[in-house]
Amino acid sequence: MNYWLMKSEPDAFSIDDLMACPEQTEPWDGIRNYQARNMMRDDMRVGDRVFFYHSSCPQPGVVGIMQVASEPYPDPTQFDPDNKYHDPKSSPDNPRWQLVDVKFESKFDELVSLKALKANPELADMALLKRGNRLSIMPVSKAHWQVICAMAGATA
DNA sequence: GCCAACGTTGGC
DNA sequence: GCCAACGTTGGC
Repeated sequence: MNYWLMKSEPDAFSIDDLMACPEQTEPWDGIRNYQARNMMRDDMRVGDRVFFYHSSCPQPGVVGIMQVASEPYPDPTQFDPDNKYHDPKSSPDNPRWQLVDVKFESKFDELVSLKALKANPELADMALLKRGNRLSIMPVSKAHWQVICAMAGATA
């Protein structure tokens, strides 16, 4: 089992939106970065656990936990000309972008803020905190996973 | 709104 | 294959 972190701007899609979804499951669409795609396509397994991270907002940080809920499959938004994630260079015969579904697991009582993450020496080498990191999906080590769960007062 | 960092594009 | 220009991300 692997651990991950996935970012979303809460204005677009927040953990509360995920909780409100039917079955609390949602396709994680709109990823248009090859590294992030490759991780969803090649490395994620159903049941993997994922930190939900709110980015580009007043309080960036980890807000809860979800799980990978499907095998990878083509992101349908890439084929829809009216969708903001439409990719004219992709086609159903040769899809460029893949996604997985995610499923809500838990929401932290209080978010673990980016500031708190940066202040914890045990997380110093975490990819999320590396200078200039812009990846929206990244792996999390088991050790870091447990540290962050402890910071949230949640069971790892 | 600013700016640093970084990915992508496209001409050559 | 190089590299300048451009667009996007994301914290502040």
